Amino acid sequence: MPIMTTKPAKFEAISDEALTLGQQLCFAVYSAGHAFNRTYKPLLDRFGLTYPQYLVLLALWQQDKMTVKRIGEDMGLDSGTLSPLLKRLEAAGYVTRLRDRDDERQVIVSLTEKGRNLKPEAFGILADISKATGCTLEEVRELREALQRLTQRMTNSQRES
Amino acid sequence: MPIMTTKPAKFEAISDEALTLGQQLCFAVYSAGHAFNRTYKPLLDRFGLTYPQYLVLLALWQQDKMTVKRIGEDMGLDSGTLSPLLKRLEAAGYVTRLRDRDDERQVIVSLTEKGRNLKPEAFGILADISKATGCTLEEVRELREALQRLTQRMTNSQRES
DNA sequence: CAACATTAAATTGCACGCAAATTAATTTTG
DNA sequence: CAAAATTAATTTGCGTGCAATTTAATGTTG
Repeated sequence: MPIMTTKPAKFEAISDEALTLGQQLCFAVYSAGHAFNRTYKPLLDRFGLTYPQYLVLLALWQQDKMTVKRIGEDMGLDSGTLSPLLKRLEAAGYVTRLRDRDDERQVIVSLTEKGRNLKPEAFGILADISKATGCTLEEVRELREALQRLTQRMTNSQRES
Repeated sequence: MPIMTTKPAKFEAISDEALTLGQQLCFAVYSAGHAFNRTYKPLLDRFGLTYPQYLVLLALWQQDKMTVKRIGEDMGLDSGTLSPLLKRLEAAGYVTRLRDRDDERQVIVSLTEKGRNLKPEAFGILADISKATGCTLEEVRELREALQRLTQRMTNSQRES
């Protein structure tokens, strides 16, 4: 008879418990991400924007005229994701994409008048989201910082291997 | 001259600050989700599994022989996402999909021997992920519960509107 | 019991997200 | 300075995720 079958039942139970969806931090993050997406969708639909497109605009409102690479660094996305997304943002009239005259490899993404004019609306969206999350400013800050630390540690351990 | 231009500069600054990517809880969740995906990928590649496929297996290890609808409720996904994903899990030999004899509308998803045999490996994956997150069990519990509350509140406010 | 409504999956169309390959421009270096 | 290496962006292919439609089976109701 194998030794493993003699281990206490409690150990079995704890191990199994650790493998449930409800116990997984990754699944909690996964679900919260979908919940944000679903909450943003109706708020962004009237602007013809998707949630990731809105995040790109947030980045551009903070710092206009960035290269695709720089936006990718800020958002943790590669050009394979950003190139088509930015084309759609351009087609929708929110940004322009122009090759850098000094380095034709780079594309400079700039807000249009329409893109800049959207920024004031974003405060209203932010208010709606805040209401939906039901978090205090302090709760938001703590949770956000904990997630940023988590992301940082995972990204670091990724780079190490 | 419009009244708005007379508001103190500090108010401008605070408002603008609130709209940066780094201040957004939604972006912290978005980034953490991507970080988890990137951390899981190399661990799951050798099993030919994607991260969402692995989450479905987690659900099935917890409760075998579920309908597509039930899996969707557990994971917050609809059949449009699950149907093709489950077909790929079946093609990979981890699950079977069989129509319920008592209600032919339903499809019962069951683990195969191969699917069940993968469960012990999952403890190793879990250990690798835990190491990458660098969180104590207590930190994981707190962060997970905070995210679950957040998701619950957003889902509720979604249903209300 | 037959028309109607409801339900469960599957399908279709579109937008990410990422890996890998490609293209074009710039930099390095022999 | 010309060949090689590097870099930035695009493109391609695949797997989600979701809305909307379709199909088939079950329930409901007049």
